[in-house]
Amino acid sequence: MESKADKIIHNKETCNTNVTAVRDTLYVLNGKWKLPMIIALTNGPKRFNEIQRALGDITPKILSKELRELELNEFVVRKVSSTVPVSITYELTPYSKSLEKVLEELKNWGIEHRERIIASRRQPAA
Amino acid sequence: MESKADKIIHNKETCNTNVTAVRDTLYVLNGKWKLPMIIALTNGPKRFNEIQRALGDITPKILSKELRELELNEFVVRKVSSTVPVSITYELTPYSKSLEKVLEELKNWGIEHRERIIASRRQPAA
DNA sequence: TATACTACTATCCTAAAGGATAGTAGTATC
DNA sequence: GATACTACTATCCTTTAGGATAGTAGTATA
Repeated sequence: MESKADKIIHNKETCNTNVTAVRDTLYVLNGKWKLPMIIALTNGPKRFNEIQRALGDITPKILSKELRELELNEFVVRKVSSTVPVSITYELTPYSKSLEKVLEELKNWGIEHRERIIASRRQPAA
Repeated sequence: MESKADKIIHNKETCNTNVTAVRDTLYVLNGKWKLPMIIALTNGPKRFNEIQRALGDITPKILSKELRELELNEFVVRKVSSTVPVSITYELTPYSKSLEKVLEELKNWGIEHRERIIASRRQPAA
């Protein structure tokens, strides 16, 4: 019988599993630019310089590196169209859609946290 | 009439709001230790050295710094019990519960991502 | 031929995160 | 009095992230 054990949510193993899974997620989303880039590309495909302009102050070295990492994780594909001259666009993959719920929750929490901070400045705790 | 504009999810302003909110969240959860610490404390209050042991390889300097940051963000309270000698415990606040959905989604995505990677190693893409 | 655009790469540098190691002040135990 | 525990702090060092600046190779335009 494991009916009691089943209810113990936070044994050591579960914790380790949770920590690993959360770290895995943050590992692929980490850094200053990946999420902004993904959000920027939700408008549709963009070229290298367009992304650079959209993000404002990212340098080409960093942009190039981040794009490669997003490609490796299959969030983005690099498409070369054989026009003359070639034009290269980056676009989100269907897999990037799997991040929707994560992004939604991160966004919601961020909004509520900010509101809470502003509220607590107006009326500091006793 | 803004019925059409209402459906445009990804205009520039919305993107900026999303980016800011997501960044706010990652800002308070960032680093190698905060989420593992929060998960470790879901078992109940722990003392300094207990947390250190639970996390395995965190140094006291880092643990101290991270605890201070978690306190500042009101995820953790430091409780001093006036026994002799005093014992100091750290425990999660009710506010830390607001992270539940975020943690859940981060965890779920991490698990699925890992499964996907393992599956793609078994059967590499054509 | 000069200028300018595209999509980058190369080199160097700074700042922040994190870790190793040692030390401190207090209490308690042997 | 020596050792050991608690809850840390202090100092130094390494690693990583990210940025500044310049350059490259190709194409196109004036």
